[in-house]
Amino acid sequence: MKYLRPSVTVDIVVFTVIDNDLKVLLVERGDEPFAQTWALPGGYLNVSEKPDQDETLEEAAYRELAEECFGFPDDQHPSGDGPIAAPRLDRVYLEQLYTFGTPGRDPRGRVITVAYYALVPEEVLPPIMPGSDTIATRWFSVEHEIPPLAFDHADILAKAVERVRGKMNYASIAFNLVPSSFTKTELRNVHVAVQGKAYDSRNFARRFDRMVLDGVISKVPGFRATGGKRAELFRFNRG
Amino acid sequence: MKYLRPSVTVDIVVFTVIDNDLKVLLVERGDEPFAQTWALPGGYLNVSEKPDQDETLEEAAYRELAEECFGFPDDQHPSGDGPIAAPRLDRVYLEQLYTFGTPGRDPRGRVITVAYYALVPEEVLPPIMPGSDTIATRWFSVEHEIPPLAFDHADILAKAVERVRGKMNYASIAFNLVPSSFTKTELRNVHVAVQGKAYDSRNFARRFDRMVLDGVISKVPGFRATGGKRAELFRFNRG
DNA sequence: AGAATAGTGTCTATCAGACACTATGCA
DNA sequence: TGCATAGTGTCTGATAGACACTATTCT
Repeated sequence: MKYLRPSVTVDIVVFTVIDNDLKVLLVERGDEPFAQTWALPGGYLNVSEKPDQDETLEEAAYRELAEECFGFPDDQHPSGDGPIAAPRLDRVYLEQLYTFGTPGRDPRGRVITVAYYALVPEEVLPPIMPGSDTIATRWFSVEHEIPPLAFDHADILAKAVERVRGKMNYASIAFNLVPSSFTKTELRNVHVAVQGKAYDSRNFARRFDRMVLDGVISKVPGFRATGGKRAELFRFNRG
Repeated sequence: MKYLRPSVTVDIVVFTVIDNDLKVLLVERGDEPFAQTWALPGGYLNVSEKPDQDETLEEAAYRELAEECFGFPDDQHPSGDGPIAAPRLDRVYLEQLYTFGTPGRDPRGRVITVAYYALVPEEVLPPIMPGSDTIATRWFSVEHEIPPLAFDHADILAKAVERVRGKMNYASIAFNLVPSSFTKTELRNVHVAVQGKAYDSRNFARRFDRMVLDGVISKVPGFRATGGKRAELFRFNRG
């Protein structure tokens, strides 16, 4: 028996923290369906006749991320280091989120989408982000300014927010939303932005100090100039 | 531009606990590739020309579960209550696990599989489990007797075990591996079987009593006869 | 000097882990 | 009566939440 095949796409929920506020990257669709509607960046999975030209789901996610978020040209993939000093994808945390495939979620036919989420520090973002096949690309406050979204992208976004909020409590993912050298307050503000609620500075310092004790975080020379007392700098030790 | 479409399948990691041992359901493949090799139950997602005949990913998972685990005939879906008193799928916990799509994972071509895992109490299992298009179906001890598996099913199984182990610590999923009336020791043995390590009876009792206090568990009349002192019975309050 | 931000200590409640004996029912 | 299993209490260490003041730097 022969089976009909659905289309498979990859969508990405890209998060960053700007001005102590959790933001998500949205693109305005140029084509039907949902033309002129905001949507998550994404696109079709590349499937080739020759298996060695196929891409993995994760590679597709990185490709979409590079195109939509960093504005890479199509032939300048993160795997091959291009000649231009491009924003570094190794500063990006990428994780598969969930697969959405309800019939009818795309009016064009049966489309299964494998959703990923990414955490990107503001530090590595390009000042402007030209989309490849889209009209506009912009950061939106997750808390305050999410517009109506195409397809079932509101569900995908909700699931991604839930995942990041939960995972930040037990995994070392907050470091992907902070500069490579960061202050205690900066890291705390990431938690505040993601969870959407205050985090007592003394209680956070206790947790922070424990991570320093455990070698997860190390002090680094220098200070961050702020309006008042200078803040000490730290870095995250991968592994 | 037109895109090639991959095939989409749904695979299920079905767990149960028998004789205080975590078991997984495997089927012996009848067809190439990997004929005569053990594999996770699964099959192609039904995609129709008419959208109203399409099935969701979860429905496909339930369908495979019914066919491979309970031996339902194809036209006796859980949605429509068949005339025969069939094992109840409402006793089954089903959750999406992860989507696997590495090129080359299936030698026939590009196949994306959406993996689910299921927890089924031994109580509702049929004595024998005739597979529909497979030679043999059998429960294997996760700890002691996993044979070489087809495709990347060993990876899928490993991820499912990891998920269940982690989730059992904070979510109410152990109740899906125990009879509808259960004793304190039976529930503890489920934790022991899943985690693969001892759980002090007094420490578990403390946790158990808290759940009774919180109304998650209720005492129920009657006792379970064991070799020694009779054990009190409890039930889980959904919600 | 004043404004702004960094940095710090204690108390309490909850929870997990380690540890061993008594109570009851059945054969 | 003896065997098998159920059921129970305490101490300690780790951690989170609630709570406010002092230290430093810059203007």
